[in-house]
Amino acid sequence: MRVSREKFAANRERILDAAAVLFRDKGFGGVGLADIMQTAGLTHGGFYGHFASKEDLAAEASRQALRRSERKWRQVVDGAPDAPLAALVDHYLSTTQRDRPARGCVFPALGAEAARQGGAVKSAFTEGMEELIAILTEIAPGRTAAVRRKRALAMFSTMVGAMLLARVVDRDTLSEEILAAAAGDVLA
Amino acid sequence: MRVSREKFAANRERILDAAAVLFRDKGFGGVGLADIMQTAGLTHGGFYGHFASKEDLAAEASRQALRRSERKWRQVVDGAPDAPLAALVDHYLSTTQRDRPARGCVFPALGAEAARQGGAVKSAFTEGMEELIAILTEIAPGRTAAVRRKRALAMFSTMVGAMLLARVVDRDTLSEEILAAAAGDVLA
DNA sequence: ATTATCTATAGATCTATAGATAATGC
DNA sequence: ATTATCTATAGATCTATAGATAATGC
Repeated sequence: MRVSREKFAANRERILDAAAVLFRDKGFGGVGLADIMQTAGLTHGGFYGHFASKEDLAAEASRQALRRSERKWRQVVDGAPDAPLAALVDHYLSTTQRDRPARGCVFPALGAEAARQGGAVKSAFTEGMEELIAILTEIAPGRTAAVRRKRALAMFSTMVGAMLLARVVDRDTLSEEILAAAAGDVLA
Repeated sequence: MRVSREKFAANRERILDAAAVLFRDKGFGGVGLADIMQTAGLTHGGFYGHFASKEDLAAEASRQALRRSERKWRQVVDGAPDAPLAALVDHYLSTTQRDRPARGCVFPALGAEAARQGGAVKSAFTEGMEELIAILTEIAPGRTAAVRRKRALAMFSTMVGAMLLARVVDRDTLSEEILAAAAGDVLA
């Protein structure tokens, strides 16, 4: 059944969105293409009209999620001109983010698995990370750009690690303790 | 072919060791039981004489890897009485660790996937983390135990996040920049 | 503990077709 | 407006793999 050019492009976006959500929720290996296509409102068979392989989709969906994160970060930073770093850290290290990985940052959710994927996925993560680091470098404390970038890399490491740990731990008080300690450390 | 009690126990250890290595290398979902059993020098079918399910193995192998990490940490810390924190951070945030995930810390390698597993796996990670945090709390700077623990949680977040990011990035200079920035930050 | 087997699932491929797009004709 | 062509999708199917179970043997 053929669909219009516009519908085709819209379908591709729906597949990407469904994949970006499901991958973050269950991991790249934890979801099947049939699941993703069904979530997108299509059938399994149509997949290969849009993407060459599951790994191809993984790379594109990662790019999509990273673009969204970057946009969100800019929005949060621009919304708090007097304390952009505090706003961003509070946003990132919140229990809301912790409890909704499907909508959150790909690094704590998929970073380890991405490191085991092929070049296209790793490249998407690398480029996406540089964009986020660029934003952090702008708002990090420090006199020189080099100092701020170094600080940005350390801060991002702390944020990603804290979110990962806050999610794996099975005791809520400990989980919140991690988020608070990390936020306090980054903003110190 | 029946084996002695000692051989049975030794086989179990071999399965655990193989699993601990392969899981960290390829993820829980990325390895099959047949692979693990073959690496342990046994056949697929024998698996269920030792463990109730793959998830059961995942929990036990995680505990095993965490015990090993704890022992290694104590060893590194005890080996540098004058600068235990620097020794531990240098050990953890090294390119050697980065390039050998199969032998390294389970948190950057399996944390995200562990967060999606059942209770036994999450519990293993939680208890293992508390042990590592206890060590870090001993050697963290700070006057009170509460301050040191908070510092320990933030430091561990930074270390875990940095290792994850250093592994996913596909440019070596950036990867080492991350490790250096994180180490500098933790030891500052 | 080995070997064989079962069952389910997943990525990928194939075929037919609905329906959009392009070419043709009035 | 008609006709021809093209193609995205549905649905079926293929092949490989994986977790799990059963039968066998020492």
